[in-house]
Amino acid sequence: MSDEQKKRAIILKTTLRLVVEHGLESAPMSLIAKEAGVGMGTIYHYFPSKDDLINVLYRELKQAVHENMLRNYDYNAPIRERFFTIWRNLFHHYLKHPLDFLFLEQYSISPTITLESKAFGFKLWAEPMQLFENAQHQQVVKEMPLYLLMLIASAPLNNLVRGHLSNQIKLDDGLIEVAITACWDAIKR
Amino acid sequence: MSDEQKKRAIILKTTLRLVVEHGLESAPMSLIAKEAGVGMGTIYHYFPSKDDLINVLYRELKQAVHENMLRNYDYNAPIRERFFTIWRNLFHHYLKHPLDFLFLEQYSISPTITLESKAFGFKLWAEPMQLFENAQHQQVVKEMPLYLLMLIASAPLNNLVRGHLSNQIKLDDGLIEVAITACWDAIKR
Amino acid sequence: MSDEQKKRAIILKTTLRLVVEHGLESAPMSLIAKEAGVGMGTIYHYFPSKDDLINVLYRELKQAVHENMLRNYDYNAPIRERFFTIWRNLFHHYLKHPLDFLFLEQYSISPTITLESKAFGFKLWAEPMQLFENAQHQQVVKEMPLYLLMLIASAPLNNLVRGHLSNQIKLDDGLIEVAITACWDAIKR
Amino acid sequence: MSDEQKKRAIILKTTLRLVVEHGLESAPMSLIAKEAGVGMGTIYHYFPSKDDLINVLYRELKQAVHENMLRNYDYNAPIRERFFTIWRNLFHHYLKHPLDFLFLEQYSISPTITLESKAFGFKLWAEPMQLFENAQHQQVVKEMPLYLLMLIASAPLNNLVRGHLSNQIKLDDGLIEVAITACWDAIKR
DNA sequence: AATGAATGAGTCTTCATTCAT
DNA sequence: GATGAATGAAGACTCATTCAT
Repeated sequence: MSDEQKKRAIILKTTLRLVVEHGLESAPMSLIAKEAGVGMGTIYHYFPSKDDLINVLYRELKQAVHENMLRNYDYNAPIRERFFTIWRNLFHHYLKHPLDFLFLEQYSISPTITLESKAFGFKLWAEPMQLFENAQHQQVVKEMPLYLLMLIASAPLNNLVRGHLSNQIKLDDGLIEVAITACWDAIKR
Repeated sequence: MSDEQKKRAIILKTTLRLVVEHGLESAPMSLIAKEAGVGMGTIYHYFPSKDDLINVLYRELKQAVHENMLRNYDYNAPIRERFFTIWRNLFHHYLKHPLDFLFLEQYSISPTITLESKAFGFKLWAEPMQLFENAQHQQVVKEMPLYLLMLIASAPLNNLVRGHLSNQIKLDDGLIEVAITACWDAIKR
Repeated sequence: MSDEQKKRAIILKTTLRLVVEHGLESAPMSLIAKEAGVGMGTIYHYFPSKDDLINVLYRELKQAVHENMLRNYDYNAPIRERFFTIWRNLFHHYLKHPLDFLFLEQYSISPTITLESKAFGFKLWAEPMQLFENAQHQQVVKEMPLYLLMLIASAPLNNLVRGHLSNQIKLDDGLIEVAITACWDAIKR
Repeated sequence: MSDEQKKRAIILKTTLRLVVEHGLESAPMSLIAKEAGVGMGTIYHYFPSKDDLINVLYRELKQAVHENMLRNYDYNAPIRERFFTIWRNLFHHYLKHPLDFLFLEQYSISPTITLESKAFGFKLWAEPMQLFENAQHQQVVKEMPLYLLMLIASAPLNNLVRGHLSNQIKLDDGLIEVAITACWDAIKR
């Protein structure tokens, strides 16, 4: 990684940490610069504005989720197994990157995130949607609008990770399997 | 309702609308005052600070959810029926009060909402938790930590309402029943 | 004292306390009203404005000093004795009414106190000035402008009372005599 | 002096002038900025808050007094001469820097000035106190608590400078000597 | 390319004063 | 006469962004 890329990366990383720690409005550019060890102008060299910085961060984190969700994904495996693989990957990714999760949780709704970024983030669900479509075609899951299916099946994921990070529950591999089973039971026919 | 209560109410209502429309940081007190048709100082007569205003709003909206979730609730009805009643009430309440839902969605995580307010909001789940405890005792639902159960069963609710309000899906009474059934299937034994 | 006079008096007394405790700008009319046990409008019934209230207070406290400084004053006594009498009275008055002293100390310079009020306060020194004039005429004190004489002789008074109230020194009747002697020695021929 | 130091200095100088002219509460940061020819944010770059700005100013002015009071001070000169030297220096310093004097006069009492700053300002009197201690030891001055001695001897100084600046008297070198003599006579044995 | 001092519009908040009851 | 809710102008302070070095 070149020096420039390193600097860009450390700015994004610092932004992530500070925004999660203090909130978007309490993470001034001056603080980000100081904590990242660069001058304020340097940030503006890589990112035209704070809004842009936040949106780039959002998209990179979404991209990372995207790249991890299909780890060990076998397109020929049975539907139920493919479902479990994706969901397991998501759980693990979020638990491994709590800051990413908290940032995405909190700012997915924010007006700071542009519609374009939101649309980008939505592409995340392309493969699962495909999976659900197959599943419905094969009458493995309930008959209902595809979106409904996806929203129902994915909902517990965020809720549980949040519960884990706020210490309401303690997720381990066993409970994760229990949880995914519940997700599956919610939609399976 | 006295004049004073009316003014307090209109301030809260205006705040709700503006904060949901523009976000917390883009809803200045001056704008709230103008839109509420009062002087800025008047807001400070009823609420010591913006943070307090937001927290009071949060608690009042949570309180309204609380009061509606147990409508037609029969403590002697079968567990599954009681579950459906609460979930149905919640769906209807949120769909009827979209601003309430969006505000609670967005600011439940925010650092502006104090731990005290969050704890207050959490009392919302006392009765469902009781219900789940009974259900588990009677082996009607899966064996897992109570919190996990609750987080799983409640997750789709928020997700679906959000999907509905963002026009990804169109919830009607039929789909609501389908959704609640999915929630139930997720946890039922 | 009539009810109205009592109310007026309690407003002044409360103002004195709060202004000394918190400072002029941190003693809002609303607080004065609350602590005085009256409505805010009531204050405005007795005093047209906050500035006026402060000026009236200033003049009443000055007036009280004036009335006390000549206690036991014998116009026929020797000059030195008359000097001691006045100075002793002043010391005792200020030590007995520390709030009065602190208020006069702090706000004599303030732009809030009008020139008119300051002029009123200055009349306090009419009799001592007369005394000094006599003293000079009889060559009891040094030859210098009258004002200079007065400023020199009166200066230690405020300084010592302030030192006493801030616990730098502990004035008692003995030290007060020592102090007045010093004042006298400063100007005596 | 670097550009940055110059800016800091002009802010302090402008603050001094405006605060003395209008009073602390009538010298808004916006006015200080405008008169200093800088942006408001610039002030906050050098001073974290208005209170801090005022305290720094206080300490710098006190420091300047400190540095001037011992000009031509000969530690081996007779006590009386040393006393005259310090007092003369103080008179001249204050008359030369009337704004400094008025600021210190007015805000030494103010709650805005922190105890720390007041303590700093008090160090000003270390050398005179030493002098008085010697003087007392050599029985040159009256027997009384040291603080009392100092408060008595220093009191006319402020009073006279104030009188001069408000045109009640007109101090010249001759009257200054007369005044210092009076101060000395007040405490000499 | 990198820096960070400088900017000033935009926030929250306070408080003297008014006036309907 | 008494009240205190209502007002809004004014103040301290923040922070995204620019630009001279």
